[in-house]
Amino acid sequence: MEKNFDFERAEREINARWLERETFKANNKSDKAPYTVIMPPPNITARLHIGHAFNATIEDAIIRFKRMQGFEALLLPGADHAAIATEVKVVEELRKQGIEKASLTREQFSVYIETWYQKYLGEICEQFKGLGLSADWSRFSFTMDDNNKAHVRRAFKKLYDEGYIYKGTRMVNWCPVCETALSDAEVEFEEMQRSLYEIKYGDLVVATTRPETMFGDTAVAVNPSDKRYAKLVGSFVEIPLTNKKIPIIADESVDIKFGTGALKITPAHDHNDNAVGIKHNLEAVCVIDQKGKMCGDAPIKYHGMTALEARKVVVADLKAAGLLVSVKPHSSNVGTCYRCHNLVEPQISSQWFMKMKELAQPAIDCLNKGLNLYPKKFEKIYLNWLNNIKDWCISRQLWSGHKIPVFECGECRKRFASEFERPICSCGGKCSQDNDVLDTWFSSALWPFSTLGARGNSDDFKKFYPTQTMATAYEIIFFWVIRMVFSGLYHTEKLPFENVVLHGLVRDSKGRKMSKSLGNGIDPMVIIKEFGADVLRFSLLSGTKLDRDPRYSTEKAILTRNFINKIWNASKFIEAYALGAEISDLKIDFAKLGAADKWILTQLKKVIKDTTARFEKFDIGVACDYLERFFWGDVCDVYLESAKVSADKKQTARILLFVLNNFLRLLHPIMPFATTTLYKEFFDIEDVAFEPFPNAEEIKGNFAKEARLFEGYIALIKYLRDAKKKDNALKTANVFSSDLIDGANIAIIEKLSAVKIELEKIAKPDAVVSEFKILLGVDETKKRAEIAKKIDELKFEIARSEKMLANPAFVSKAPAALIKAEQEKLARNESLLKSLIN
RNA sequence: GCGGGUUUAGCUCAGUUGGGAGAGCAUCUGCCUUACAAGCAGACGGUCAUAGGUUCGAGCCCUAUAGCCCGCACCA
Repeated sequence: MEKNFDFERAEREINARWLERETFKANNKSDKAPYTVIMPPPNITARLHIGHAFNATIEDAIIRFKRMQGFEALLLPGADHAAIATEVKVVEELRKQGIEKASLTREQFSVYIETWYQKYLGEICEQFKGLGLSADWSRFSFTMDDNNKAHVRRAFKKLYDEGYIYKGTRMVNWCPVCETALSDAEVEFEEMQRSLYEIKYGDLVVATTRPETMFGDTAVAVNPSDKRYAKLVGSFVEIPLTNKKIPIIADESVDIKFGTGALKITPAHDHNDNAVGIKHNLEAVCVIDQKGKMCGDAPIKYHGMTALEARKVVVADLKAAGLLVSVKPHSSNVGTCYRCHNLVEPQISSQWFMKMKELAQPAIDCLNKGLNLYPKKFEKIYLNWLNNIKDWCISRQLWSGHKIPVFECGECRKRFASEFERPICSCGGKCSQDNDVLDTWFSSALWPFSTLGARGNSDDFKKFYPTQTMATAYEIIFFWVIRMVFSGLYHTEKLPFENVVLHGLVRDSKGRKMSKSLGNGIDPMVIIKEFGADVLRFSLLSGTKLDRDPRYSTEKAILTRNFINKIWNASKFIEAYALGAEISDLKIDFAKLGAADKWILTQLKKVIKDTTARFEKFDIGVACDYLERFFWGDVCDVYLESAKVSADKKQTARILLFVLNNFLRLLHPIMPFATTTLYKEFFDIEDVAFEPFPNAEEIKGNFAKEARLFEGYIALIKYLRDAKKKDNALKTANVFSSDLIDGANIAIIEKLSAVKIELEKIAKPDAVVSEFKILLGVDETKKRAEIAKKIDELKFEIARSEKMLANPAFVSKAPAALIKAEQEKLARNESLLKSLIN
């Protein structure tokens, strides 16, 4: 073996082989039970960031684990066209080149979009491959490929024909910069400091943060029980700076205590006002256009100004006219566009909607009846959203994305949805297609089955659908997870997956989100280049539970690099050891095991059980910690050292190989490259990926007693090491309790503690460790003090045990095993105490 | 306002059905002991946020309070 693990070469060679031989191509004709994980398609707006690497690592670990458990495993990769996000990026990019979107035709713009797709599709695949994913690249899917387009049209048509999709004119969230409607989920609220203006409307004073919208006012509302204004209800006031008269109305939604208690109603530009307007049959007067500029009934002088610009001028004009009563600072949450982060402007607009109430119900009903969320804490969030669901605005006024497949016949004017790209009307007339595109999440919602091809009838669909597990960051539970659930149920009549793993967001070492503006982001590719993919994978997963946001820093990568180095060096030792003992098989003679052997096998059984349990719960981070502690602490620090003085090196060599073999298989889902390299080196099997995951049941025998005895040795070793450190002259320790120690174990204790052990029949001890009385030859005073201390400890312990056992409530209620353990402990301590006092 | 999460060693975090608090890092002290100084060994370090309650027994269960985080709603 080489001096160090050459991760660069291992990754290059192994990856090349995997890709060339399509090692992880899933077989839809296989007899094995399927296990399918469809990867969340990253937006092709940029290169992958550490969050993608985290997500992909979790999924690859899951799918490798399941593959080793004997499933026909499919990890299906893909990418999302991300209509609005990509369009924002491309517009930005074009602007840098001096090209405005408005100067292009839709066709010209599509060319730029297409170029963008091709560039990033390639990059994203390369990055994923660099992570060592055991993905099936032959099934790579892109939301804008022909297959997905066909799925989208067909799904739309079904929903349209069955009345779940309709067109309506109503108030929507409008982004004046992206110039498109947004769904409720796409609005992010930010707390902002604004001003609350109090403005005279005739005899009334209204409070508003948006004075520029007053030209769109069609009423002033007061609370019906507000005595201050009761007699004014029904009368009219003039909108300031104009002579337009609007009525004073009474509406319960007005908060008496807020502002002046009088609320101006602008049905065209505010969600609440819109609702009031509909209730009172008020006209909606538009004064802000789709670019966010003043228009319509606003006085001409303001036309063309943005709303914010107009606000300043309007306020100045009000002040000049003596109509501005006061300006108070006011903080409030305002909606912003989740893509461009500009203020959202509510607008009345004609859009396509999906009727949600009925579709949502099955998604509510299936929770914990087929659908499991990990961790469970997201169940309430999931249900809360579904129970309060509103119709989904699915149309976007963009040029990139799936065009809405609704067509209108030029002859007979019939309007219909079609699953064909260019349908012809039943009357034979030529049709024109709706100009809008779909919300990018419409196609994402179909992802678990659209990726499996052929619109639901392929062999892939039959074999791999429904899928088993979907892992994604919890932040897109509304955008995506819920929509996949109800879409899957509606379109395929099956849940698209059994398990949803909602993992956290990767943060920096201080717990902050990684962001460009903070400059605290870590590029996964930089970590791979410097430390290797195994290091990135392990360090991303380790040290955190599933339901927490993981923290990442280069320090973690360094620690993991050290761990791999440790594994490599221990392997070198084992190789040399086995060679020296002329052993290459794993045929352990279970009839001839020493205490150390039984102990390490017990530890191995435990780590197999614990690791498997964590994998099954998708809690892989904790499994990483178990594996590291087992290998570094148990195997290297203890067993490897004891092996150096083993009395039966052939047997020990077999155990070392056996432990390494199991450990490599346990670790493989997390560190594919190092484990593949070592497994090939030691066991001549090319891909540990297809070896069975270890099973604790296969290690026969119960070694609990000897294992516990060995723990006593370890305690003794620790004590001697400490004693030696305090007194460097210490060379020999006399140990009583000779019936507990045989020659082979003495060698281990001597080797590990660097203290010579003499067995004594009757020791006059000066210290007691575990069950071992020892004589280190310290002076009488110190000896008496130590023993007196130990006697006190034992008396305390005994008193405690006696008290517990004398407690009838404890004896009657505590589990039997616990009582027995307590009794044994008491007996042990009593006998030890007796021997010390005599 | 409603709901959820979280609070354990200086830091990052484990702690599986309640049965004497753990790891790694950091700090300090020894070591090049022939797999590994990217290492080995040892030590130091915790009123498990606070206050009650249930229990024979609480880090774990219940109630309240506080800090931090998140979601939803309101937001004139």
